[in-house]
Amino acid sequence: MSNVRDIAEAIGSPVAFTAKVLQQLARKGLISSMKGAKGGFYIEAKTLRHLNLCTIVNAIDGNGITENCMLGLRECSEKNPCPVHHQYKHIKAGIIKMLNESMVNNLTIDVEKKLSVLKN
Amino acid sequence: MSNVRDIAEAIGSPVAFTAKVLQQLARKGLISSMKGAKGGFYIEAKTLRHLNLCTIVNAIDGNGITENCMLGLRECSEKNPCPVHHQYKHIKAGIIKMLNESMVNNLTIDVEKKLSVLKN
DNA sequence: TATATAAAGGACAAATTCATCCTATTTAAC
DNA sequence: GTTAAATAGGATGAATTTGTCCTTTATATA
Ligand code: FES
Ligand code: FES
Repeated sequence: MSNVRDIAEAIGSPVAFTAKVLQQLARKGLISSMKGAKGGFYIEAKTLRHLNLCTIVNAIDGNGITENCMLGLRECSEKNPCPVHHQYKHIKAGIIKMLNESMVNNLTIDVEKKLSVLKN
Repeated sequence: MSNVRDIAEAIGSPVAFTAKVLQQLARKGLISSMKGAKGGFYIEAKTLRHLNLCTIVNAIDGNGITENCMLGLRECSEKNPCPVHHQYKHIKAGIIKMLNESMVNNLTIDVEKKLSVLKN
C-alpha cells in the first residue's frame, strides 16, 4: 500500500497528475485504492499476476496504438492500406506482442534489483 | 509541380495546415518550392532518389522517435534503463530501420498503381 | 467521537499541438 | 507594366494534453 506522494516521488511525476492517473487505473479495476488514514493504492495479488502493459496502456490511452494508421488515415486496414501499412504492421504487431508479454510483476523484479529505474 | 490546394486535397488535410508542413520541408531542403503563377511544390529528382521517411520525420518532429524513452524518462540509455528498455529497443530499432528503408520514390509506386491510398 | 490522513472528483490553468487568416513577396502571362 | 496566382511568414485562435487546486468523502487511530 503506497500513497500518491510516495508513488509520485518514486517516478518523478507531479503529485496531482499522478493522482489522476492512479484514479483512472483504479476506476478500471487495474489497481485498488483505500481512502483514509493508512490508505493508498495497491494491486490485488490476483490482479497483479495477470496485469500486463497492454491492459494499462489501453486503460489510459485507449486502443489507439493497436488501431491507428501510422500516417493518420481515419482507418488502418489491409483493404485500403496507406503507403507504409505493410511495413508498419510488423512493427505494430511487435509493439502489441511486447505490451502483452510485459507482465508488471516481472518488470518489478529488475526495479527491485536496481537493474532498471523508474526515474532519472 | 503541385500547389498546396491540390496536395491538401490529395491527402485530405486542411489547406493552411498542409502549407505550413510543406514550408517546413522546403526550409529543410527536402522539397523545393516556387512562388508565383504556375508555382508550387516539387521534389528535385536528385533529392527524391535519396529521400526516405526517416529524413522527413526528423525534419518535422525531430529525433524523438529515435531518442526518447518509451516510459518518458528524461533519457533513454543502456546504462540506466527503464523497465521496458530492453524490450523496447528492438522495436525502436525496427522503426528506425523501417523509416530508413522506406524510400519515398518507392512508396509512390503503389500509390500510382492505386495499391495504397493517401486518404480515406 | 474527534482528529488526522488519504483518495475521489470537479473546476480550473498552463502548455503544446493543431489549424486558420491575413499580408507580403515572387513569378508567369498577357 | 498590370494582373492573377502562388508560396512565405507572422499573428492569432481552437483543441488537446498536461498539470493544479480545492472541496468532499472515507478510514484509522487515539
Ligand atoms: S493504413 Fe496506415 S498503417 Fe495501416
Ligand atoms: S530507458 Fe526507457 S526505453 Fe530506453
